[in-house]
Amino acid sequence: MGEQNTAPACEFMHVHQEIVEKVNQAMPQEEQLFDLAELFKIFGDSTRIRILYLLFEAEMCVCDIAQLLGMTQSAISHQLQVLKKSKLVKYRREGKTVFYSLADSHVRAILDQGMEHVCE
Amino acid sequence: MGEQNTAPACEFMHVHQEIVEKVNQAMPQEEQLFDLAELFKIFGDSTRIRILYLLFEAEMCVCDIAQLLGMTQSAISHQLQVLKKSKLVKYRREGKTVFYSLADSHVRAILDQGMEHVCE
DNA sequence: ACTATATATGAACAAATGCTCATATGAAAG
DNA sequence: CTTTCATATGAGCATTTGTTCATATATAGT
Repeated sequence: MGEQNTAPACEFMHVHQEIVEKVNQAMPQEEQLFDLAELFKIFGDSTRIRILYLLFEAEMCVCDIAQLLGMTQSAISHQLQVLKKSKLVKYRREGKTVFYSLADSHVRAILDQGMEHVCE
Repeated sequence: MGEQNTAPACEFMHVHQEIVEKVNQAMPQEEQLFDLAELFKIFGDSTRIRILYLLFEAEMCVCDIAQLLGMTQSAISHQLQVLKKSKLVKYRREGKTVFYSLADSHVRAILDQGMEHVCE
């Protein structure tokens, strides 16, 4: 759509028109691509990944997570907000304590897929 | 191990010792967690994701990718180096042209898993 | 009301990131 | 050997990111 395409093309496209059409059909919507990148960005930090691995085992309060990971309460709380915003964790208040737990069944599957690549 | 754990712990751990042991057992090695985060960082950018979706359909040269995505040759080349370093794409030289293609069968599975979450 | 405890949050800052621009490299053709 | 075309790459820059520090909010106990 946009006319700001300033890509300095080579003489001719190497890919055939047929491929171009297949690509245009297979390429997801702009918004989906953006959301997908946002999702993977969340997983692209080892602190957040470690939090998720903790929550695989049990729901936990902010303080326990901080202690188990050897990080400050503030750092963990900030990251939990990030995870909350992206709907990967949910929370439950009990008095002064807030317990966090996994909100999405895909989390495990996504991390496992990534691990398969890392461990090969 | 490290003694720089300055986490201001709450009065007592809420999680039971049993859970702590399960966590210590289930938590992957430090290095694996780092590599996993590095991997997801790669997927955490919509330009790279779009490149990968293109390569699902066919191998392509840098210029074709730039043109199809409406971006500069330089930007695409930089991102291809990133993808190459993390072993997600491979390349094949043919004269002046360099054709890139997917190097890893997990790429599709990882993106599909993410899409499942995004599209729910 | 006052205090203590658990968590949340805003500002600040260093580090990482993605693009642009200019230029270098590599290969084919003249 | 010089030119041309496709690609690679380094420097620079604006933006984003993850943490720290200080402080605010929320809840329970006295």
